[in-house]
Amino acid sequence: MRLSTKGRYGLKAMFDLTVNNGSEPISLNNIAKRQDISEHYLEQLMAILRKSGLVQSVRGAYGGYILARKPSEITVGDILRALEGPIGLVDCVLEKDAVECMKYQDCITRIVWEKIRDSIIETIDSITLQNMYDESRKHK
Amino acid sequence: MRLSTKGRYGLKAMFDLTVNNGSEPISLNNIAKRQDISEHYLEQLMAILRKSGLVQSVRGAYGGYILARKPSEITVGDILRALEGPIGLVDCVLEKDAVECMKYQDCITRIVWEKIRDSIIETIDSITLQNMYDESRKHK
DNA sequence: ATAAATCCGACCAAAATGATAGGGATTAGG
DNA sequence: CCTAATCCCTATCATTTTGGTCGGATTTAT
Repeated sequence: MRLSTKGRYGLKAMFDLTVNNGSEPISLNNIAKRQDISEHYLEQLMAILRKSGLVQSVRGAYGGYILARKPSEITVGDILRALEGPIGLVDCVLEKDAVECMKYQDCITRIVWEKIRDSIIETIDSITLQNMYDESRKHK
Repeated sequence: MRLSTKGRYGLKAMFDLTVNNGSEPISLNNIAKRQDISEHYLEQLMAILRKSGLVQSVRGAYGGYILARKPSEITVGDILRALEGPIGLVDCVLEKDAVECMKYQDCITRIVWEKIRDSIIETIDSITLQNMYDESRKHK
């Protein structure tokens, strides 16, 4: 029941963009170094985040990435859905594109997976990048 | 963010033992057929559940498995922990044996993983096999 | 023009997953 | 005692996923 590094690195990178949020775009190289992630691998994750509309890229010299929306309008759920796909612990109980199995109707274990999924969703959709930023200021 | 089949099959098998709970032990073969799981593979999962003290085995002809405790005293959390290991989405935020990373102290994303983990734990520890059984009766 | 960046597609090694195989040990019933 | 049923154990393995790496094309500030 582990997240892949996509979700882990992705949240780190998005939080990095939040902390260093300004007029200038932030380069991959900078994020990768600060967060200790392989630059080339992070590149692939940023491509996904860009296609999902969570970041915008600026090409060319002195380019980089910036958040596509205000930190208060991007949730942890947005990021995890983009990188990890629909939320859920089993394929027959996802938010979307769930693969119904044969015994779908009578399956009691399904109800358990639904409850777990819903508790995860409630949590990740209630935390924004802004919330995380505020939290980090408190800790200083 | 998917569970392996260990957890999925394991819960199915444990629920099967609950429904067919009686004086007689239930054979692997029966569980496997009813739940549509490879018998040999299920055998490995039952070995784990047995070593975790969740089921008892009866060897020899007409042997099989029975729940080690009352269904009301076995939670979904017990089963998932046995089969999937300590609960948590990332290695640095597990219930136990967490692997602290270098930047552990300042890591803000960690707080997010903790909240998700705790919401999962709260859910899985609040559902017993008896709860599931009661639910299944209602659906009939 | 040049250097700093993103963009893109292909490839790849290691680990995890979901089994399968084969035999040994135990026990109920005839 | 014999046999069939059943759990127990270790080893092996094919496939998929993961977590990258590589090399070059494209874009743009200076």
